[in-house]
Amino acid sequence: MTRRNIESGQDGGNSRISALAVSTEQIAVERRAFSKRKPDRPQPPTLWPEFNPSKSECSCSTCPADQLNLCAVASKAFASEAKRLPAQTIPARRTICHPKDWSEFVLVICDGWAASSIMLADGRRQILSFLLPGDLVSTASIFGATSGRLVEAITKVTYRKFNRDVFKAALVKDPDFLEKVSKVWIEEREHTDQLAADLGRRTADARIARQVLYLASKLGKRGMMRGQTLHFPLRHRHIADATGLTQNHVSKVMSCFQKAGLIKITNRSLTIANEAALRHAADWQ
Amino acid sequence: MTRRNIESGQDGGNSRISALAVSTEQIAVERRAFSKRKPDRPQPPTLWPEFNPSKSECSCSTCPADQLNLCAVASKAFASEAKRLPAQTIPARRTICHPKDWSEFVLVICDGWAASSIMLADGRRQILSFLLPGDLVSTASIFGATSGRLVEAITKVTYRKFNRDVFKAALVKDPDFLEKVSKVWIEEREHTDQLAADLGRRTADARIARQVLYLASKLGKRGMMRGQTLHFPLRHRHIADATGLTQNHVSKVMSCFQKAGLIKITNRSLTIANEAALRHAADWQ
DNA sequence: CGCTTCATTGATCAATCTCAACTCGCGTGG
DNA sequence: CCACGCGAGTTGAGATTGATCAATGAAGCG
Repeated sequence: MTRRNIESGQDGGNSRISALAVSTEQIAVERRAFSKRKPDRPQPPTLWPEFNPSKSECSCSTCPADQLNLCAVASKAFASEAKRLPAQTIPARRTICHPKDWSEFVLVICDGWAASSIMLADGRRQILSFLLPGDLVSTASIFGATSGRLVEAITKVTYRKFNRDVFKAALVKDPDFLEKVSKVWIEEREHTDQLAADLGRRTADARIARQVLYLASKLGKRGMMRGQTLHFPLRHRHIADATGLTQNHVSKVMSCFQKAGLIKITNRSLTIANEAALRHAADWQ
Repeated sequence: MTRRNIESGQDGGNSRISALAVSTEQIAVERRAFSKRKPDRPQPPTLWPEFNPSKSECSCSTCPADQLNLCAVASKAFASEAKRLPAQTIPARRTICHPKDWSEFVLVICDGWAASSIMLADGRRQILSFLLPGDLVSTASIFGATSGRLVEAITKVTYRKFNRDVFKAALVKDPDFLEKVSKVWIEEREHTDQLAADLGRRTADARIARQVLYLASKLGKRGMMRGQTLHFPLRHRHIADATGLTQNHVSKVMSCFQKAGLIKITNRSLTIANEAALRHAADWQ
């Protein structure tokens, strides 16, 4: 099949591609529609009121990512310059940053979930990471490069802006700050490496199980776990795009995981019910 | 099938895993065997004598990666310190750097091809990038972190060592150097991002075609292309590990590409015969 | 309240893997 | 000099994972 396509010079997988192109167009339409909406429309109540910013201006002292010290170190470095800008909030599903965006700001997530992804020309996409409070939206933006990634809010997202030039100057002036940023950078790279290994060499089940465990671990570091339970705003579509699978298959595997008692999902909340079995399915070292 | 495995708590794909475990063991055995051989056993003659170092100490002035300026900038930064260490050469198939290695050196490839990969516990592996002259062996090593990657020589490899602390100090002292290194870092990250998109969202044919185009482009920047022809020391195994496929499937796709006239492979040398068609197969933007 | 998106499920299909057998070239050791 | 073993590449048959397609109901959102 694919062989024939090459010889004939026609592209393969047309049905798949055109189907996905349609869905992209739908997304674009939807995004346009969104821009006409009231931007600060209230979110429905969730089980996790303490993680919803009570005000658009969130305070770093209550930031669950404070322990990561990025904001803290940045704030220290920025204190004398008074260049830290007020936090901003955007509703779910909005684009935070376009692949070709060049910005003079460095963005840090204060609250909410976002997805950082690569879009293919035909509308398929690969989510490279889910951004949580304390995460840099684009590490490349520190050096003024475009990230090449599309960053979209999954929930309502609050983020803080830092002036890029000041950020960069602080990097040169303050070795501690350089150290901290490089550590963030290395962690990000290690995650992308693991992702590549997952996508290239692991089964659908393992990829999904690992994604759940990645998230639990990341949330745990931010004190955003309640025992084995976490707020889980992801749609199957997000998991599919993060694991290189289809929505359908994600649904099948997830419901299988639930039936097998590995996880429990109710009302946007996920509980790891049998961690050992989940780690086993995840092929976790 | 996979469903059943989860419920029973047994791991799936046993046959695959054990098969690969065996092959890993063979590799290990082979490596041990290698360590008993004369380390500088002469390589068979190739079509590309100018890329074989005539001496173990290669000169940066003839380095095909000189244009990348990393070595040049590094050498400038290091000149006064006299901390640049002599180049070293190791034979093909040797390990250059272990995943957990912590080294006080930063390594730069001067000559030859290497593969930077992640090993899974069961022996499967994912190659994240092929390292060519001018490439840093591990960008993480600049900050003293372990890379988590296994780097192996594909051909005979010559590399240069820089003292890590001096390298790092130069980074803080010299903004140009920081700029250059950050650019390398961003390029590496962009490549890994693309790789993830390839592995997650593209067909086998596109992945292989893209790998060929990546390599051609990378070699082109180093002046290592002869028109549309490049020295191609990769085994099918390497391509399989880089594209998340099996050797068998790589063989099928590659011979199909050759029959379709997209590429020509003879005697460790690859020619892009129909670039337009190859780009098309690669789903290249 | 109506529309859209999301989730579920089953049937079928196809890309890719697995397994196996065979060839070829090379290096090694007898 | 030759036999042998090994790694690499090729090829085909069959198995399997995960995609595709389709239909339905539930939930989210305006």
